[in-house]
Amino acid sequence: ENGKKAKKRKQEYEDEEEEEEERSTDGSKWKFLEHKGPVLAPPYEPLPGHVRFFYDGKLLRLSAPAEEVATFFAKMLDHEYTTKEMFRKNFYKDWRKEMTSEEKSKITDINKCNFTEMSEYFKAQSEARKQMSKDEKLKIKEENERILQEYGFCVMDNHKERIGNFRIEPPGLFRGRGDHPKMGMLKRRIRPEDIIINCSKDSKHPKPPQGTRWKEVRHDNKVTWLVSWTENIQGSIKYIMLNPSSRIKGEKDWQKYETARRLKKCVERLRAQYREDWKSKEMRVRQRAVALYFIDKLALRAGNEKEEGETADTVGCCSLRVEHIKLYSKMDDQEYVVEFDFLGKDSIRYYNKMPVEKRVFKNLQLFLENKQPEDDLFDRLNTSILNKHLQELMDGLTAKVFRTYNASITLQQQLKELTSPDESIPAKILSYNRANRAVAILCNHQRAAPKTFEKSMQNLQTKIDEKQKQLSATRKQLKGAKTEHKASHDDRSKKMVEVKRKAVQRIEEQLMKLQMQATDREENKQIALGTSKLNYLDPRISVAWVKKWDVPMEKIYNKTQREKFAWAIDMAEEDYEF
DNA sequence: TCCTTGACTTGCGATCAGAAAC
DNA sequence: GTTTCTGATCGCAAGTCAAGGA
Repeated sequence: ENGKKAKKRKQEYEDEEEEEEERSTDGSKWKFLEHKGPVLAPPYEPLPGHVRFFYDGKLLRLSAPAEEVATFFAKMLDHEYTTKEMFRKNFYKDWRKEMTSEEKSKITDINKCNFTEMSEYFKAQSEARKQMSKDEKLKIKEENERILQEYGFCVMDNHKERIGNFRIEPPGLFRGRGDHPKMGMLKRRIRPEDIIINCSKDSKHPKPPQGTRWKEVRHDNKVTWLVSWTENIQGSIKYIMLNPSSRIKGEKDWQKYETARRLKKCVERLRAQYREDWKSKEMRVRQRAVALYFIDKLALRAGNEKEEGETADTVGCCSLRVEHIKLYSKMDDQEYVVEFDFLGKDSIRYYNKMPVEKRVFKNLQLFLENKQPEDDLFDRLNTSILNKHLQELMDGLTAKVFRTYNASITLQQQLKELTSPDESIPAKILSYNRANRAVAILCNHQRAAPKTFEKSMQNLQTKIDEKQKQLSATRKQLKGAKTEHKASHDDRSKKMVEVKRKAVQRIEEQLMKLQMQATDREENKQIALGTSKLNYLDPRISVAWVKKWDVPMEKIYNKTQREKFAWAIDMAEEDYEF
């Protein structure tokens, strides 16, 4: 019965797709698109006169442009960033460009600049904001809501859709991740003249602010963005696009998982293939095969080349260098161990030791021959070569599909393995989180341990201890009630026993729930679950699991997540198989 | 074939707002 | 009512990958 219903629902969903399918055949993403344009960053408000800047101990009044950039620095004064040489150097260089010639001649050493009054002023401001009355806070909230209603939605074809980021990024200082050569540089203010609007011809076009004009208004329905501008740090393009709950994002997401499911069907064939290729006469084929093995087995990212000096030095699979791996023919009781140690996306460290097959090991030794530490491990390979190869093996296959596939299949397996039918709901949720955690570990999704981790752990432990005490007290009472009932055999005492029995049971449940929470939190100290949940795990697996075990959906997905995964919640029944 | 550009996804930390504790 | 804590949301940087031009 359920299966039938699911099929019917799925069919309906697909029918609906088909109705609007015509758009995708020619690559067009929409027919009609209307929106109000972006919300620009608020103009700069000069500091009040009493907030002073000192240079070399002497008061110096800055021109508005120089002052604005100085406030960006002042706002970050408490951050470690501002102590870094590179950050200070880049900031100072860009700041000078905003100074008048007089300022330039006076200010010659950033170390003689004193931003503390500015910094104190901003701290006081944010303190004051916290202290605002309820009414004032409400007013701000209402104003935000109004802006959201006006600018936060667009009409795409026949649907009103939520826009993801409708505010233009305000000017400020660029903060890269890791050891970024451009940290501290000035991110300039984006004006209407920098902005390209994309909407349909027959829509009401967004109006630029009085006295300004857009850089361009175009009508390109081959793309999904509404607004774009070029950012000045890397020269890359930034976009305003729709919210993940939108039809256009949801469909794309669905497609992504369908591609991963197609990989599931042929992954064994591909594995056999790359194992075969380890023996190839051609170096490029061997390298490709070993790289693919890493991508499959360790869920490494593809690893595009990056322009040196433009970004932090990070790598993925294809861009691994000799210095990033170490080979041990024997380590402890294992043979042929490869040790990985490199900075990946966002300069997050990837550290792992993995025993590999002898053939892989021998290949790696070969790849390392006569190379310097800074040489590429896979010198005959790049992401473009790899992806072209993958495309030949399966339509739509690229390196990142392996991450999606391995993440989703791992979740499904782990859920099967960890969920026991008769455990309580909190225990089931712990199992779910553990399955999710296995994936996060596979994908190396880390986080800095929360600053308040130790404290919050202690708080939880205190609660557990209290609950423990409460439990033994209540147990004692139960025992007492039983004794009394044995003596008196009356109805009142019988009732009392029942009441106490229930109380014990309730407290036991509460205690267990707390203990589950503590375990979960402890295990999750340095692991970030969000990224995999949002980007790698086929939501239908979770939906099916929730339905199978009668776990409330909101224990697994919060409101935004339910919105994003609406398509899956609608589509999957408890028998869904990834 | 190489290099650049453009569009889109993925990723972390910061900040915010509401719930819980006091 | 006020303060503290926590999960949700935001902000925006940093990846992937395809296409187009040299």
